[in-house]
Amino acid sequence: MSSLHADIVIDLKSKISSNILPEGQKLPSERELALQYEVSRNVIREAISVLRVEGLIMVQAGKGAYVTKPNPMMIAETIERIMKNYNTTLEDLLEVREGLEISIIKNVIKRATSEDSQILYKIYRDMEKNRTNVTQFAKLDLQFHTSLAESTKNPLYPVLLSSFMEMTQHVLFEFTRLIPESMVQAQEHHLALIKAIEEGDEDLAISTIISHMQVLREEIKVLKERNIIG
Amino acid sequence: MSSLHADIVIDLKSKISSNILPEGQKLPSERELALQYEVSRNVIREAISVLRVEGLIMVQAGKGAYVTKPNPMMIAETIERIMKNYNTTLEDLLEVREGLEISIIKNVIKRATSEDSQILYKIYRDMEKNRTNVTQFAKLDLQFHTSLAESTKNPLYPVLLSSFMEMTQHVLFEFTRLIPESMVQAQEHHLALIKAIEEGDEDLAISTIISHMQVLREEIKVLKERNIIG
DNA sequence: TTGCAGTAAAAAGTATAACCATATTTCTTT
DNA sequence: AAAGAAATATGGTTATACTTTTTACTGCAA
Repeated sequence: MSSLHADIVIDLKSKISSNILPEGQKLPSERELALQYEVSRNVIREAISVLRVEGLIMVQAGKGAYVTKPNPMMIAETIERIMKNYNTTLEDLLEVREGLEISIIKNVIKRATSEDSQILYKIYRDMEKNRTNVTQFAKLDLQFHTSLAESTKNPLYPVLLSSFMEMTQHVLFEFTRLIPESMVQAQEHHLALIKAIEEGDEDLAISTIISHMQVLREEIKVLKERNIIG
Repeated sequence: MSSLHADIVIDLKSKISSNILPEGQKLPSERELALQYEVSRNVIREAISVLRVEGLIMVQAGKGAYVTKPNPMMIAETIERIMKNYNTTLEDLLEVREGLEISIIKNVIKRATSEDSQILYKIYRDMEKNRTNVTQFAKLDLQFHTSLAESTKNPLYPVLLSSFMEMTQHVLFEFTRLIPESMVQAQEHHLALIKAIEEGDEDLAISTIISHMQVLREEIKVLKERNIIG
């Protein structure tokens, strides 16, 4: 026994995934949909509410509802919700990220092109220029690792990695603000990574990323000791 | 400018995570909540609708809404939604799973106890008994890998791995139904894995899991060639 | 006392209608 | 032609009534 709004959600989803309602397309108004499906506007509103939470549509008051690409960050939100109920620590999260990064590096070495290297070098240089701007530095760090993930040519890696990083971005931010010198070591790691990848030296690249994660682990420890993060 | 139901969602979420509304607790009725928050029932319904989609509560018509643990499978659903929009293939998914499995094995070898081994052996034996029941075999395979993930003592691993496996379960199921002999090799891998872990032989365990994934990769290829899966 | 049927109460699900706030469009005025 | 004002469309909210499902109670019969 399914409810009316659930049926409508299913129908709209199928219309979205079959491109009858392509990305960017405006949905009919709530009143219009109510007529089409022969239900009350209430039911339509609940269906739209569900689709919005799932990130499939975006609603603007006074304008309408539009089909959107679901944002990768929804994964981070979902994982965070679940983590709360499974006694998960930041260290657990970082452990999984480390595995992910290693897996990424292996595949980057298999598939990266010289253009990928150029992109990484560019981000590296941008970070050099931003050693005084903590916010910008953290942002570029996310970009660096995401670009690395993109070099695998497996679209799942950037999606997952950015989600994981999102959950620990405040650590990087707080620590860099506390000890700006930490940026130097991070940059050394980044440069070593690019070079190791260019040379196809998997072992070196992996040991570098492990060191990089180890630093983050210590940063978490320090911030916890000083009660800056929970 | 936030809407009313969004505010209520935030408030209810905080009450859930702070255990003012513990798991299993029945929420006040919609009318009751409408009175408490001084809004209409519609607004409450939309808020409840959101919480339900996020897996924080469960609603039963005629009974009420109850606080529930968010189910790990929500991650699979979220990832699946996003995959659809990023041209992700089953092979991409499997590649990420392989990295996850390797990461799991490394940590299992660090932390597994003899009880963990016993559990794995038990599932292995159950699978031996179920060589004729494809459904049961697939179910136990999921259990085996999830138990392996649990042996890491990092709660994130079983959550993520079961999500990933969930998305490829139909592959295992269809292929085993097509070629039941494939169960023999899978079991060989499982046994080899347990033994390698017991002996702390990381390299052997990892190469075994890679072979295990390689088989799955070939199964996907065959099923795609025969148009059994997309 | 036990067991069952019927009924009433409670709660979620659905339907209408009306009103508000905002964004877009159209039309008038300059 | 540009600026401004009015009309229109849309989502957000409120209120009320009716429906369906579940649960609890009550009273009768074995």
